[in-house]
Amino acid sequence: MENKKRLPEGTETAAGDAIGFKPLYAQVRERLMRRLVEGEWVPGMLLPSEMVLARQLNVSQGTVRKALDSMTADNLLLRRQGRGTYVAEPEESRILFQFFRLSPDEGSPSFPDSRVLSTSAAAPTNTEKQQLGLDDTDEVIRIERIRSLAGEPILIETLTLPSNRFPDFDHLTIIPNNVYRLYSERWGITIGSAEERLKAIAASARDAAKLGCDPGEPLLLISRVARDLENRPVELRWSRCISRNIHYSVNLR
Amino acid sequence: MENKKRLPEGTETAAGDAIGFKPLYAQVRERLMRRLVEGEWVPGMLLPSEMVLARQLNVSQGTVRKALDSMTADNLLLRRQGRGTYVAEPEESRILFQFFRLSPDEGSPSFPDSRVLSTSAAAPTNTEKQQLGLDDTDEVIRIERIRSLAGEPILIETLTLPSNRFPDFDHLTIIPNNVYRLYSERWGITIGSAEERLKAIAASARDAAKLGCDPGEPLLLISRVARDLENRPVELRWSRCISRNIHYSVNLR
DNA sequence: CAGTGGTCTAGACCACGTT
DNA sequence: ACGTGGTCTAGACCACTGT
Repeated sequence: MENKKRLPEGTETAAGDAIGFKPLYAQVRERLMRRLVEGEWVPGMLLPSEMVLARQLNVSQGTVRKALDSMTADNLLLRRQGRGTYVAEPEESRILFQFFRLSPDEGSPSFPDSRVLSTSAAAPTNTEKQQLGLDDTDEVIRIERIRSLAGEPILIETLTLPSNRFPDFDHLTIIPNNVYRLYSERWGITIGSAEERLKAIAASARDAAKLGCDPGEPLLLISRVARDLENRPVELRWSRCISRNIHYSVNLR
Repeated sequence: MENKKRLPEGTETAAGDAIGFKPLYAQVRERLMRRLVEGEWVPGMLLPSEMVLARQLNVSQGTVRKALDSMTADNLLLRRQGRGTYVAEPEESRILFQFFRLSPDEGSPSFPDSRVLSTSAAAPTNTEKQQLGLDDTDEVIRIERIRSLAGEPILIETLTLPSNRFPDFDHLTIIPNNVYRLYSERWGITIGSAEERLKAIAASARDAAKLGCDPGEPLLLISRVARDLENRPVELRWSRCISRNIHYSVNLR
C-alpha cells in the first residue's frame, strides 16, 4: 500500500519549501476546474465515474470524491446516486434558487418576465472600469430592462457587460429572460458566484415613470457583481425594485 | 472487521420499514447536538478528541469526523489542528461575520454601539404570535434601541422576545451591545441561524426624529427571525437602517 | 515528545437507477 | 444484473500545538 507523496505539480519550488503545499484533493479540484473552464466538460454532460477519474489522476477514489463533493457544494456539479455526476446547468429553477432572492410577501417565488428597453455600447464609467477590471481602451454593453411578476412591473435594471468577453453581442435579435443561460450557451461563460449590495433609495423621476410608481418612492437598490468560474467579474447589475409587496430574503447560518 | 448495522436508535419501527433511515454520521450529529442543547457542552469548552468520541459512540473515527465537520460548517464548533475541537462562542468577531451584514460603503465592517430607548412587556401581536409560535396566554418583551457607527446613528431596531424563554429579563440593569452573548450566558440559548427579509420603506415621523433624518427618507427595513439550536424561533428583530453611506452585503454562491 | 486534527488510501457494503 | 454514488471502517502518515 504505497503512500503517494505530495507533489504540487506545475509549481516547482525549492526543495526545502515549507509552505504553500496544497492538499491532494485541492489539486484534483483545480484539475477538474480547468476541464470545466476550458469547455472540455459542458453543462449537462455526464462526467466519468469516480473510479475512472481516480485512475486517470492516479489518486484514490476517496480523494476524487472529496474534490467532487466540494464542487457540488459550490453548485458546479450535480450528483445523483445510481446515475452519475453531471455538470450543473443554468436552468431557471437553479438560477431562481441560487441567484434570485426576491419573493412575493405572500406566495412562492417565481421567475419574473422581462422586457428590454434599450441596448447600447459605450465607454465604461470609472466605477465600471474598476469593478470589471477594464482599462480606457475597453468598451461595455449596457442593457436596460423592466421585469414583471404576475403582470406587475417590479423592478428596472441595468446590466453592464465587458464587450471583449461577449463578442457580437449586438448581433442578437432577442435577449432572453434567463441571461445566464445565454452567457453559457453563446459564449461558454458560466456564472459561478456573485456579490450583492443592498440599499434603500428614492425612485428617480425616470425610474418612477418606467415603473409606474411615484417619484421619491423608496426602492430597494441591488448592486450585483457576477463572476465566472475563474472568479473574474463579467457582469454588473443595478436593480431598482419596488418592494411594496415583495422582499429580498437571506438565510444566515 | 464487523460491519455495524444501521439501527436508528430511539425510533423503533416495524421490521420491514423501508424508509426513514438516517446515515450513521447524521445520528452521531444528533447525539452531539443533544449534548450541546442540554448544556453538557458550553461555549468555549474543549470537546473530547475524535478517537474518544468514536469509542464512546461505538463508531469509527471517520464517522465522528463527518459529524464534527458538518457542525463546524454550521459555525457551531471550532476545530484547530493540534489543539482540539471547541464549542463556538458568540464573540463579537464571529457575530459580526455571521449575523451582521451591514458595512460602510468605504472601509471595513465593525460592530455598532447601541443605546436602549425602552424595554417593556406586552401581549404579542398576531404577527409576533405566528412568527414566535406563541398563543394568547403568552407574553413578549420588547426592546427598542438605536445603533451608531462612528458616532452616527445608523439604525433603530425593535427586538421581540418570548418572556417564557427569557425569565427575569426585566431584572436586568443593563442590556449589553452583543445580545447573543447575553442570551447564551444568562439563559443558555444559542442562536444558530436566522432568516432576514429586506424591503425599502419610507421613514416614519417617529423613526426620523429618533434617527435624525427626514421623514419619508428611504430606509432599509431588515426583518429577522432568529432561531436556537433546535430551530425554534426565539427573537424577532425589526431594524430600520439609514443606508446612505452603508450597505447590506450578500454573497451568492 | 505525545496528542490533536488533517489528509490519503483501500476495501467493503448499501441504496438507487438503468438495462 | 450491473454500475453509480453514498456510507462506513481501518490504518497510515502529515502538520500543528503544547510540554
